[in-house]
Amino acid sequence: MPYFVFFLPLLCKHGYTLVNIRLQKPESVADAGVTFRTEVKIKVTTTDIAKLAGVSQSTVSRVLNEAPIRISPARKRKILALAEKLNYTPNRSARTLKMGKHQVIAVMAYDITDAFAVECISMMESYLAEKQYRAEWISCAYARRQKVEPKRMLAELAQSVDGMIVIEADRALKDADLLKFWASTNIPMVTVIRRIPGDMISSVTLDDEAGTTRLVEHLVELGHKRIAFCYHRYKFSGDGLSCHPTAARRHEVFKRLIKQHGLGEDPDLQIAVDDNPKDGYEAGRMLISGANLPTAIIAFKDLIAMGLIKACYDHGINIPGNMSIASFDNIRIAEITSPALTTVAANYAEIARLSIDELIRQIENAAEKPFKASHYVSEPELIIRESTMPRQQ
Amino acid sequence: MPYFVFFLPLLCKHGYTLVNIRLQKPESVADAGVTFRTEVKIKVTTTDIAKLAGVSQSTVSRVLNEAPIRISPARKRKILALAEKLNYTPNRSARTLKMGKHQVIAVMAYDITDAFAVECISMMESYLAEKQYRAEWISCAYARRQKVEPKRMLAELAQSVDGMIVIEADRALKDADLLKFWASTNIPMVTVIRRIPGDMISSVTLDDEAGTTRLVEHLVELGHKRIAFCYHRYKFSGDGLSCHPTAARRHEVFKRLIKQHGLGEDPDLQIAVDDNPKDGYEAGRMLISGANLPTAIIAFKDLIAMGLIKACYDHGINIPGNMSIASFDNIRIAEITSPALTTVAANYAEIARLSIDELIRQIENAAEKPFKASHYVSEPELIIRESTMPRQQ
DNA sequence: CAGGCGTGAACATACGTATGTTCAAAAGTA
DNA sequence: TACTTTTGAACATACGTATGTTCACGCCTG
Repeated sequence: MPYFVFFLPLLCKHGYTLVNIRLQKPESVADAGVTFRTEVKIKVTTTDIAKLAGVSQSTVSRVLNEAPIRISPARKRKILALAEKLNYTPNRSARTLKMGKHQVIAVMAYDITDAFAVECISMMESYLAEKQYRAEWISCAYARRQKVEPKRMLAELAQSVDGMIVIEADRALKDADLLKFWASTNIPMVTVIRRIPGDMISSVTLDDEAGTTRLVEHLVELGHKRIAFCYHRYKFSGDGLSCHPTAARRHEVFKRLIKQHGLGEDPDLQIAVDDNPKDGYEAGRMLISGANLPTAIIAFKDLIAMGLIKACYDHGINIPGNMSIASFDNIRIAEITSPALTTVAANYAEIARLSIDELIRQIENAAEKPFKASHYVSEPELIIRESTMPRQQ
Repeated sequence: MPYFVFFLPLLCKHGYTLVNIRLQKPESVADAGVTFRTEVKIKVTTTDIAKLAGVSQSTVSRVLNEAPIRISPARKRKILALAEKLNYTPNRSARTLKMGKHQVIAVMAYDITDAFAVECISMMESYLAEKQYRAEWISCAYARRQKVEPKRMLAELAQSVDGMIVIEADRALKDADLLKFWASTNIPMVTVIRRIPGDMISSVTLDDEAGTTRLVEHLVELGHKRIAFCYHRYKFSGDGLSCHPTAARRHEVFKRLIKQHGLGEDPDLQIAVDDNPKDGYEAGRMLISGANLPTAIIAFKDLIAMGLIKACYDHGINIPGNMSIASFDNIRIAEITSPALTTVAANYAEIARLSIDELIRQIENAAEKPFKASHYVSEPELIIRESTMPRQQ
């Protein structure tokens, strides 16, 4: 049970002294109040192992890395047993310094606690572990709030990761030119959701055209004629309003389809909202109190749809009876809202797989020239749940 | 605009050659298809700066670290200007290796994409940035799935972070003894939500006694007599079922209070559920279809409450008219469910502040002996929204 | 038995940084 | 002028790892 006894010979040999250690007799072990924090340091190095095994540090390193050099089996066994017993783990900094490779990637998002980002992160995390990489999750919003210059932030990142995945790139950094600059320094990079103009940066995007089309056609097939659209805007302090590019794209497709289907385009049914939980609710209230009540609403994201549902609920409008609501994303709670959301599901697993595979390809073929960006498009899937139904007469 | 020209003199001097660079005349810059990824490496070192400035590396290092050694103002200016121009950033690995300090902490949770963990992370992220630390967010669930031994995982962590915060510690690692062992190696550590028996590890916990009491008393004051309780269980493969300790604690308090208030304890109204979105829904269906319909339900966490709401919604039970529902956590969507949730809010900002302050204290007073664990308790706040109301006759 | 060869392991070095030590030149003092 | 003190900066080293180079030893072969 007290594993640390394994370390004692080594540590004493290195001049450590033990202070403040109390042991108890077996019968009183159950006493929960016992304190036995020691002053032991447990960072075992290859040099430690070498000394204990009576060999040189390089031999230990070669054994542990299975270098293609013959080592006598006896020593090999001895060294491996020692490493196992001492619970040796290589010092990451030293290895990184020597190898010039971190085995870490940065995943940058505007806010890593945003529901969409969380779904991406959830999938990326497990896939990265499979690929023997670790991740550093970074919110740009906080960096900005801390007054860290994006350029400086990227420079620091370049020193501590092998590459980066940028979710909602432009929103994250505001300045696409900055990303281009960094791409030109050959730091492996993949943008997710957004594709930077030009062909310098690989991307994984959603097929917004297809997703929006499926959603609109679903509602049209259900007989809806007055369909509202809640999209997303965001602003940077002092920079005025900018439209969220993904929202803008979906909005464009929406307007085109509405026209194609011969449904009159009504500007009152198209509302831009900010990005906090309450905003969908406000938008819902505006739509409900308007002169021209829609029979269906498409929200740019599930969280906004939740706000819309709440607004309808509060005003006694039954969903889906009197109002159909649908949205994009399929975050994990979309199936337990009341009613469950009809939504265009992003394929998070695919997004994670594509972006990480592409990034690792760039990292491992760093010598490849000229660089060739790859662009992947993930097909969304319309998941019909309970929040949409045929228009009631 | 092409910032990288700044690097050219340095890089050429170091033997880099430029390949594959195309420049265009100003009038055609708008052409989006231009590729100009270069083969330039931008990792500027103190040695690079030293060579350019014609001084030694140590001088550069001293200037940049404002070492208490006099350097002639002219050189100082020159070096600082150069560092600024080349966008110098220290190599983290080298610095870490030399200093033995990472300026990074690990935040470990069972699943970092769980809503509760996300709220903690959200607050911790900004607070850590303020304190000049970076974070490594780690899900144990994935590590376990990857068949990484917890002991090994902790050993690796010890090599790459200065300390760790463990959210829902026991669930995260299954083995509290392991945490004790690591504490005995003097790796700074703070557990959040759960306190490990004994006095070896500092903790930040919620006052479950107070939170549960406020919730039950709120419902009792509203006239409810049949109050159900949905708590949480979890299992590890092969290890059988273990009750979630926080859930167990709240459950105990609940049972005691029910008795104190003279309400008969009905085992049918106490249901253990698993931890996925659908489980609250199933629990709700069971309660509704039972012989003894409750008039109020307390859920162990908001996500389960959402499932309960959905079950009621599907069965035509009006909330809060015919059924009051309340829970714990106050995750960010609790205010936009329909109806908005009455919930015992954890003070995430306080949890983040307390745990990080304590951890940094440990890190920076590493020499302090004997070690003294500190325990903080954060007071939850009952937030009354729309999901609870007086019992209807 | 001498020379060559294969084997196993030590020795040496580099990565980029921070910092203790040394040292030369300038400035001050007797 | 000869000595000491101050100043400014170079020199040297260490952190832990990975890996190229050297080297000693034992074995085989002619």
